[in-house]
Amino acid sequence: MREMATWLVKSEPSTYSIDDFKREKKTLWEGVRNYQARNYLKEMKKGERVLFYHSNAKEIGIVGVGKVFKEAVPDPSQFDPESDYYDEGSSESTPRWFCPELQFLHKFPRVLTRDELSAQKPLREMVILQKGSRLSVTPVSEKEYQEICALVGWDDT
DNA sequence: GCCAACGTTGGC
DNA sequence: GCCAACGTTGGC
Repeated sequence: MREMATWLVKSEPSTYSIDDFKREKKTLWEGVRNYQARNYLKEMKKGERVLFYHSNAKEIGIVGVGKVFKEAVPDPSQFDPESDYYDEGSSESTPRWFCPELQFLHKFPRVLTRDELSAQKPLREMVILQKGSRLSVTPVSEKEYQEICALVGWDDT
């Protein structure tokens, strides 16, 4: 068994924000329609940490943290013709898209902005910070996670 | 609003 | 299987 992983999920706050997450406590991470991101979603294990990132926002950056509450199941929105995420090429017998359920843990007291993150040497390799990175789900290394916790004063115990 | 980067589609 | 065209993402 591999070690506990840490992940980062990206969301536009106009679609789903950290405040929505905080209010709902738990959320099914539906609507990811990219194969690499899908594979990461399927790798997520219960209890693993998930950093929450706001993209396309006034303040772009990491805004909080949650954890994997339930491992990935077939994404129900792919079967719903009314949904924006409907995929007519998928079927219940051979689902194409999967989503875990995430649980809210903590909203950071401030946004760890992209500029601030980019200025940190230990975060130089962070996937989300790479130019042109569009993946909405990415792995975060232990070193990166520790650095982020230290930056924002989040005591992960 | 612009546009570079990227993923997907579809003709061949 | 290649690759041009197209649509989308997301930082600026």
